[in-house]
Amino acid sequence: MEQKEKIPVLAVVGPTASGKTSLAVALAHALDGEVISCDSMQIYQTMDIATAKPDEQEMEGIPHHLIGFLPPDQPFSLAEYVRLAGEAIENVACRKKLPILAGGTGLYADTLLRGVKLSDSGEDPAYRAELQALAEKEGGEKLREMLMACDPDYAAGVHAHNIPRLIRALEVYHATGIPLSVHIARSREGGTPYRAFWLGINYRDRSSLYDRINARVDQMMERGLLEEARAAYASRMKTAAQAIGCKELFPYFAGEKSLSDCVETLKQSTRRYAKRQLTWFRRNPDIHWLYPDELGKEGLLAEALRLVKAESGFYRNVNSHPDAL
RNA sequence: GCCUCUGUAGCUCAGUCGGUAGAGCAGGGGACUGAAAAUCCCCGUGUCGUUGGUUCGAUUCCGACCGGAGGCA
Repeated sequence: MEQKEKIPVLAVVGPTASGKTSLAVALAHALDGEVISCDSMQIYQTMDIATAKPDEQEMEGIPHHLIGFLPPDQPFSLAEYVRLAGEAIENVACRKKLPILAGGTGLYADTLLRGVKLSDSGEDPAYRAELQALAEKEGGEKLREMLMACDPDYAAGVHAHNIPRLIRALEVYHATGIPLSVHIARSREGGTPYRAFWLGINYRDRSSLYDRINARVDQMMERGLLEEARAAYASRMKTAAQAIGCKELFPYFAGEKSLSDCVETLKQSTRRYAKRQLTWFRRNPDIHWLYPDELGKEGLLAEALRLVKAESGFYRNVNSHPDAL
C-alpha cells in the first residue's frame, strides 16, 4: 500500500511574550502560510486582552485558525484540540498553503504533531466527583494506593498531592479496564501524519524575557484588562477562568487585595508560567532555538527562514505554487 | 554635635551563651497523554558592612571607621 505523504507543518513555540505571534505572521508572509493557534486560552471568545490574542493589525491579513471560537462557559479538552487542529491543518494544506502552528501550549502541540492517539475514554464526571470526594476525605494517598493496585507504573510517577492526575488515571482504568500507562505506550506507536519543523523562541537572558512580560502586563492594564477581568469575574466560567490575567485580579474585585498587589501577582504568575513553558519545550530535541536578544528583530526572521529553507519540504512546498494568485 | 538602635542570601528577617549560619518570599531546576495559562515535585555558600583588638579560634565579645533609622539639642 502506498504510503501517504506527510503534511509539512511549521511549529513556532516558546514562552508567553516571547514574540511568537509576530514571527509566525512574518513567516506566513514569507512562506505563503496560514497560522493555526496552539493556545488553550485564545480559543475563547472573550478575554482578548488577557490572552494576548493577535488583533487585526497584528495578523496583517494572514488567516488565523482556532482563535476565539468557543463561548467562555464551555469546557475544552486536549482531545478536542487535536481533532480541530488536525482539521485545520488539513484544510490549510489542501489549499496549498503552509500550516504554521503557533502557540505556547506545549501539551497540545506535542500531542498533535507527534500523532499521539489518545485513549478512547472520555470523561466520567460522576466517577470523578466520587474520587474527588474521596480525596478530600481521606487524602491523595488513598487515591494513589488505589492506582497502585491497577496501574503501578503510572502511580510510581505521580505524587500523592497531584490529585487531578490520580483522578484521571483512575478514571481511564475505570472506563477502559486498561491502565493509563498502557494507553500511553500504545498511543505513541502509530506514527504521525505530519512532518513537523520546530522553531522555538527563547532569550539568552531570562531577565529580558521577564522585562517583556512585566511591560506587557502594564500594557494590558492600559488597554482595559481590568474591565475584561471584571466581566469574567461576574460570569461563572470553568476552564476559561483559569486564564492568567483574570484570576489574579479576582481578589481585587472581592475587596481582599489592592489593585497594585494583584497586578504584581499577575506579573509573577505570568513569569512562572513562562518558566514552565520553557521547561516543557526544552526537552523537545527537535526544536531549533532562536534567541531574539541575540539576533535582533530582523535577524530573528532571517535566521528562521534560513533554517526553514534548509529543510527541503517546506520551502519547496512554497515554490511549487509560485503562480497561485 | 551627642545618644540609642541597626548593618547576615536578590528582599524581609532569625540565629550562633565564641567552633564560619537558616526561615519566608523572590529566584532556579524538573515532571507532565482528555480542565495544561492547569496540576505537582525538588533546590539555600552567603567577603554574616569595613578594619583593628582579645582568643587556639570572631559573623558572634570590645574599639574605631563607613552606611541606614530614630531621638536629644
